[in-house]
Amino acid sequence: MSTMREVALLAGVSGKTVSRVINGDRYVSSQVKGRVERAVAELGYVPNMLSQSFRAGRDNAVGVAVPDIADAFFGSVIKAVEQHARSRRTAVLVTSLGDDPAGERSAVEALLRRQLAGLIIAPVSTDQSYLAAWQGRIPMVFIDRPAHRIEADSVVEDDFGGAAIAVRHLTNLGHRRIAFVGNAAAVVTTGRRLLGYRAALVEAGIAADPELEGLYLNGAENAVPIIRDMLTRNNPATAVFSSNSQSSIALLAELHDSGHTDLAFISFGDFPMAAALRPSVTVLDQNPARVGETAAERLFARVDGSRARLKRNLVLPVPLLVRESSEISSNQPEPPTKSARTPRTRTSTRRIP
Amino acid sequence: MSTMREVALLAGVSGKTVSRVINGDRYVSSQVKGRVERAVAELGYVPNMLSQSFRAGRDNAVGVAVPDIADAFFGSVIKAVEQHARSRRTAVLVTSLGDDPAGERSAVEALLRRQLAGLIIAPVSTDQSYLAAWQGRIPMVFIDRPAHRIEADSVVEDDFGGAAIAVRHLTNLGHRRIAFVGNAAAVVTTGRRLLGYRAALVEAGIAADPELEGLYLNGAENAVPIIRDMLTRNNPATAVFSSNSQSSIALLAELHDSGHTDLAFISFGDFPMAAALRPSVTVLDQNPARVGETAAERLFARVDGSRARLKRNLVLPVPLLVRESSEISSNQPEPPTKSARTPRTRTSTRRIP
DNA sequence: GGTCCATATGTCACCGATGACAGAGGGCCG
DNA sequence: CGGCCCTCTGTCATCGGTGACATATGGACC
Repeated sequence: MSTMREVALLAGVSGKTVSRVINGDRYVSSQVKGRVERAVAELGYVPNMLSQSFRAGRDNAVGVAVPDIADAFFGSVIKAVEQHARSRRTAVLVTSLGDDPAGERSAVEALLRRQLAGLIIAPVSTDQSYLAAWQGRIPMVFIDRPAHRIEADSVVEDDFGGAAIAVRHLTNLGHRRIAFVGNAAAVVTTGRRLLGYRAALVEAGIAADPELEGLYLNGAENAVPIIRDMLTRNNPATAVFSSNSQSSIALLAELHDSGHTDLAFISFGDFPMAAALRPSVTVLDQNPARVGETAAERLFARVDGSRARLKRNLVLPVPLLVRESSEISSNQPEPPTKSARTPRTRTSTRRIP
Repeated sequence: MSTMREVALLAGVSGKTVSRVINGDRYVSSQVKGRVERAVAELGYVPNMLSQSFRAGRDNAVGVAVPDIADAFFGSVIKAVEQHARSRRTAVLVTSLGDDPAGERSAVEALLRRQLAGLIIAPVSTDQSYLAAWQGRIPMVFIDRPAHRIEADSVVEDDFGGAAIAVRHLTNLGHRRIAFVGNAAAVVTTGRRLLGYRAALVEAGIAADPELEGLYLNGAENAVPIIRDMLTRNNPATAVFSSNSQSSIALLAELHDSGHTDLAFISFGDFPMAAALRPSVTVLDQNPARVGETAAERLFARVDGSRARLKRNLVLPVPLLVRESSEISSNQPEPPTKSARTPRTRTSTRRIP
């Protein structure tokens, strides 16, 4: 591939002049400009971004590190970040952290070595102190989960508040046996949601029952035995609060399979078929695109050296989309056939708040 | 952040020697090695990958360009590629192409300028001739859709064969009014699936009916009016073949909402709730992770300069996962209540082939 | 006519790591 | 003992583009 100097040679000018033409410098005669442009076209010259970045000392790219790229939530986050980045001619590097806290550091440092302009990270470990050394040099924004053991910008959803709204909604309908199912690995978010769940129970004067708090490890398929167990006990749950959409999908498959559509159900996080299931599923509407946009905005503000005093930690509200699955009261469980047989009016959704 | 020369100064050696230590060169006395390592630790020195890449003339990174990062299919592809790449200490740059063919070129060229080691692309336009100039310099693998107007490696699913299997399955059950619904924008894949659909009809001695071929534009939500229209006509469809999972999700939401669960249904592409719906949804099991792995393997083989004569175009089979939704025969439509009321045995799935 | 400034182009060094090559010291072998 | 190879370290140039600075030309203005 051709270099700037080759173009210069062909156009009979210096390399610097070619550089000027490429970068639209004012002080180039139209004659020379024409010659250079012809040479560029003839050689199919394309500037080498690597050398530009090298000279500049920084790569015009941002890193995005998330637990799982294929997860719908993070996929949407990445998409939003990428769109914002593109408008700034900034590239996006992605990396999966997996669920192993031990792998986080090396994966993230592999990104940082590249002299990125910024980093967006949804951490999986509970210690990001290793990032302290990089903080002065490259802006970072934490998403979904805040930073641990360092101070950093973050954009998270209102896990506690959202969970509380959902559970409150259930207690208002008379439910007193409400199960919590969540992933023990995603400690931070699950933990905060669990606290919100408990708080709403306390509010309603209900004693928390450890037997109703189901935490599973690894894949969401492991939520299934938990719910089976909970339903075969005496004094079973009448409502389920699922802490993430992965587990919701697994749980609902099981519940539908076993004919347990009489259970009230709320999912933290929307998912594709939520509105199409019978009964349609009430969800807390996490808005991953909003998370991504917000994080990108904040990140680029920092990249641009905005000295504005920015609020460090943004908490996005998580509205409850009330569909059918939560409207099942505890007293008179709707017979499963009813909702399925009646071709109801189109699914209606109430939004709270 | 410190440079190699600073480390060298502190350790009292030349920069080159530091380089040797960093890269594990054999010919360094253990004494010097110790001094350098101490200096590295003291300064927290981290090699500047930008200058390494610049010097090497190539960035140890691959680009992945897909229509939509947030799409579950491409999300899984990216994840698979990223995992493969990570084992080679290679970074992954992602970019969304959207559905606008006009934007493809600039988005892809923005990646290529970065002296990537390789490119994986699911194109949205029907002319990739602009890539010809890059082909000699950087290996490329096309996924999901083959390259147009240039010769390049590709990894695609068996669109034609898969569609034919699905439709054959329906005709075997007696269906003669089978609708096709697909996205007109994803011309290539949809087109091949449409051909497979037609071929299977011909095979069964059924004349293709243009009124049953529903192509929508843009978002999958636009598939909904099409199906509504098809079902309100006289001589309506008794079965639906949905050409992608996005449209399947939209269509099933509509069908369930309007009580049309008596329609036979097959989706090209699995999706999270497919097995949980009643009736559970028969799908053609595209395997995005496999696509990603295969593409990554091929790409890195090329990156490593493998001169092995590799088959240019890989076609991955797409098995049919027969669940319930396709088993509805055309003659005696199962009453919608039955499947919903009976708490059946756990969902069984047959796999073809 | 001299000063000043805008225009237009070139020269050179530099970003940080590393390949090519040089050279010093020491051991081994014929 | 001379030649040779192995070990160890250093010097220098280089990758490609660009910032700092120099230079040259031609009005405009006093």
